[in-house]
Amino acid sequence: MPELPEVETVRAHLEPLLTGRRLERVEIHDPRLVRPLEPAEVAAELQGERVVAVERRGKYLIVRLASGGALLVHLRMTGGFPSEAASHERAVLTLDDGSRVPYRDTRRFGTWMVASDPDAYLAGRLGPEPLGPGFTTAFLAKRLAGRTAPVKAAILDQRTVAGLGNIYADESLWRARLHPRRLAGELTKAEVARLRRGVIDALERGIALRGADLGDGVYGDGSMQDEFHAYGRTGEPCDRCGTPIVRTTVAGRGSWFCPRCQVA
DNA sequence: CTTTTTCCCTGGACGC
DNA sequence: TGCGTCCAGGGAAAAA
Repeated sequence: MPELPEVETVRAHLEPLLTGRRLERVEIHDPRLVRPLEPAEVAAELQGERVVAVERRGKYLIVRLASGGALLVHLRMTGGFPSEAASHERAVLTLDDGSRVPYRDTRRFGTWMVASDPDAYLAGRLGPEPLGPGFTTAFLAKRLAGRTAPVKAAILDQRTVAGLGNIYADESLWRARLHPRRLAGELTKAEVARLRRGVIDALERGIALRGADLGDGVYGDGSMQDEFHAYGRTGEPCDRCGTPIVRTTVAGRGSWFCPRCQVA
C-alpha cells in the first residue's frame, strides 16, 4: 500500500539515518524477505558495506552502497522502517555508530534484494518517474495507444508510470475527470494530457502531506487521507459536483469515482 | 505481444 | 465470546 508519496516519506526518514554509515550487522529473520537467496547469503553481501545514498525509484527504495551495488527494498503492502519498536520485525540493520534500524512487515509481501547494477534492474521493469522529465504527454499517449485494458489497469502498470498504486490511481483519475473503466487506447489527446496532470498533481500533493496515514500503522504520519477525493469515499459527496462517490471493481481492485464528472 | 486470473500473507471487520 | 468468512493490496507468475 505504500505508494510513491509514502515511499518517498520513508526514504526521507531513512536518508539521514543510513547515509555515510557502515552496515555493521544485518539480521534477516524472515527467509521470505530475500527469496530465493538465503538470509545468510544476503547478510554476507551487505555486511561491511558503506551506504552512500538512499534514493527512490517508483515504489522501490535504493540503498546505494560504496561498491556500486544497492540494497533494493520494496515495501509492498505493509513493509516499513518504524522509528519505535514494533511487532512483526523481519530484519534489523545495525550500523557502525551502534544504532539499530528495524524493518517490519506484517503481511510479509515486502522484498529485499541486493543488485550489482540496480539502475539496469529497475530500468527493465519501470516506466518513467511521474515527477521527472520523462513522463510527458507524448510518452503516456504512446504507452496507452492501442490498448484495450481499462485506463486504471494501464496506469497501475509500473511500466506506464512508476509509483502509482490503487489509492493514487483513483485520485489521479478523479482529478483528470476520467472514469476508471475507460479504455486506455480510446482516450483523446486532451484526456491523456489531463491524466498526466492528474497523476502529477495527486502525487505532488501526497508528497507534500507526507503520504497517507490509514490508521493501521502501515502508512506514515502523513495527512493525505484527509484530502482524498475518491478513494474509500463511498456515498460521500464529490468535492466538485456533490454527486455521491460510487465504488466498483476495476482491474480486480476496489475503485472509487464520481459517476457524474468522471464520465464513462 | 496483450489481458486476466491466481496467489502470496495477515489482521481487522462482519455475521451468526 | 468465539468462531468462520471475506476483504485489502503489489506484483510475480501462470493462464487465456
